[in-house]
Amino acid sequence: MKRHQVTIIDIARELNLSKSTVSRALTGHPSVNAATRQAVLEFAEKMDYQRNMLAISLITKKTNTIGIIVPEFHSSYFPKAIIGAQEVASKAGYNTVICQSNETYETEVANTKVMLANQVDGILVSITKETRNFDHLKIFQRKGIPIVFFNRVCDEMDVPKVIVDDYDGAFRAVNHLIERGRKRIAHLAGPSSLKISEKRLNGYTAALRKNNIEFDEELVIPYDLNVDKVKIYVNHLLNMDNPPDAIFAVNDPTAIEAIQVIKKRGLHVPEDIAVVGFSNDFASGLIEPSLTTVSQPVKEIGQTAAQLLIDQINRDVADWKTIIRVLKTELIIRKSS
Amino acid sequence: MKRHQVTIIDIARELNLSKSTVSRALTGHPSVNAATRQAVLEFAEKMDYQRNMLAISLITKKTNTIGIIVPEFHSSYFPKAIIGAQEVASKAGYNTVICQSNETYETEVANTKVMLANQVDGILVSITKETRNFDHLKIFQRKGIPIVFFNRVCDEMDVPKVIVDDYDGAFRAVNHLIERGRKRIAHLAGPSSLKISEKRLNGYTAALRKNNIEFDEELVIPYDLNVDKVKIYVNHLLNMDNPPDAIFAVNDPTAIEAIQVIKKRGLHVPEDIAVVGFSNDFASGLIEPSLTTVSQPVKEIGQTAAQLLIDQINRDVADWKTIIRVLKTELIIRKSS
DNA sequence: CTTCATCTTGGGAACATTCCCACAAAATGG
DNA sequence: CCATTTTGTGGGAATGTTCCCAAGATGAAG
Repeated sequence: MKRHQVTIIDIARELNLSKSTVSRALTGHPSVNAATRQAVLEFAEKMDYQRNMLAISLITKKTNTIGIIVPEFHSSYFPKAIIGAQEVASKAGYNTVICQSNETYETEVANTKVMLANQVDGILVSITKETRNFDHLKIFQRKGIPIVFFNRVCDEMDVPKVIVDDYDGAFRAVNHLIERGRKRIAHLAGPSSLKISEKRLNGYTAALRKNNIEFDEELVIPYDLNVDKVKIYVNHLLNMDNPPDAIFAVNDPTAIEAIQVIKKRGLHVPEDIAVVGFSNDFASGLIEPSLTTVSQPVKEIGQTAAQLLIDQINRDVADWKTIIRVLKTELIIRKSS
Repeated sequence: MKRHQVTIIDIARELNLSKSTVSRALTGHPSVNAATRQAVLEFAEKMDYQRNMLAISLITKKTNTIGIIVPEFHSSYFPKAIIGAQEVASKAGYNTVICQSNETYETEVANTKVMLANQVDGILVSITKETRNFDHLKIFQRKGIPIVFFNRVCDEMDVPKVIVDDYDGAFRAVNHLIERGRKRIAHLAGPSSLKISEKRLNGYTAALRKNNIEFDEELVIPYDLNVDKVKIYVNHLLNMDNPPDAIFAVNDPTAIEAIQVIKKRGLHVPEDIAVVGFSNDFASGLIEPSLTTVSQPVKEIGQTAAQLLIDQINRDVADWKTIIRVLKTELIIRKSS
């Protein structure tokens, strides 16, 4: 186990060249003799030479690395988005460093410090449900490091954002329930700190209004997205004097958990109570009854965000401050409604 | 948007100190005056100073980064394992760089080059189903960079490995089917290149042997884990003159797909044909009928692997060459059998 | 034969930091 | 009050690479 790593200086010494020439040969600079280049490349290959990106990045002030900060890894949403982002990034020659904030503000702040210390060229962020102060992200702006938000965005910062039309998706989902004859539709909503919760809630109320159904505050339960609590809320709804005949859940894990609870109580979905989710997670097609949900182009969201970030890094976009990409959702009607 | 990043030299100039002193203050070296340290820390904070890990790593020859190479991100297995690994790594002060090999040998090789160029302190690897040559991984050994394999391991390399007892898990799964009265048990197996496929197959045959059931080659179908093909295989099995009364699938996605195909043909699980999977993916508890499967402690696998790697980096373990951690599986009996 | 352009190579600064060595001032001890 | 230790600080090499400037060699043009 020898520790010393092969450097261009080793190669230079061995081949009686200067490190400059070796460097040029390795990077494909035109002004180096063909024979010399050949010799260098062969010798480098033979010695398992690997360029030291640390030194290169230190000089060029470019790491060819983008950071991705997401709140969690448990639902299929973020892994899928990351797949899309990585696809675009690696095609453009960028590596990715991924951090989970575990839905806590403090970890998110720590994550940003890591990104800064590692000199990433840009970051993709989806904030936690706790994040209300954005100073840790504004540092990037001040330092001129591009940011792109996706999914969970920050309105007070002028940077590109990639989202789906949550309002429209929710509206169509609730409208669909009403068309199916439902009159008392409950909404298991997300935390009010998140823009997406707010927009889905707005879509919900708008659909009610359009159909002249009175809004009942009691039927809306915002919660912190910790699925363990869904059981309590669903039971609470079912125990009401005038229980709902449908539930619109803020996301699929919530909807799936709700169905489980309803089934456990011996009630039937959708006969007794219909359920609609949001996101079209993998499991929603498998559960019995299969879940009606609003699908979003998750991978495409990741791809779009990464592309926007890379364009910004390469200064290929002019008015990036105002860019907001809103992708379309699609209502997928299955058996739960 | 100012480009110049704040360095210790800037701080030194401003405070009339040398960069050495500033460096010491920032790193918490004891031999620096309390007042001086205070001044430096305050000024650094005020200026959004962030230490440049590139420069530090270049000098210390330590990046505090570990690389993780996994074949895919689609099943819940690898994301879960990564969660475990990241948990341990970040607790030990390590960052993680994650690469997907997309199940192709070439991408895997490219991934290792990235890891080398970025000077990771160690790597966690689960190989692709294509990988038969291991030269790209042996480079790490030669350079003295620790490796730990998990899940999909390479037998010809003397490095720590973390696996589950696939043989035993498969044995118990098949034994369970036999106890339930099944006599013709098919096996949708994984590619023979993977050790885990082989071991699960061995467990399958051993269970048959123990119960004096004759092994029928026709009932074993090894395939490349591309779930789209499951439909063909299951239909093939069901169309046989003497069709099987049970299927043991090499993993859960395969089993779930098999159940869908069987249901689509109007047959019933488990009455007509029982199905057992392997891994206890999230979806296996939701599908109708719920899937009997062999659960593995996935997160723990990631944790164990990361811990082993970090111990190796810190030279805390002596005989690491021979370490093979075999974690236990558990048979989870549900409705599909 | 001189002049100038072209091709190829070498030398050295720069990047941000750590860490060893040196050294001055202050504190301690007899 | 002098010798010795402790405390705090500065200087500079080193890390591996790129990139600019200079310069020698070669060849072509006049």
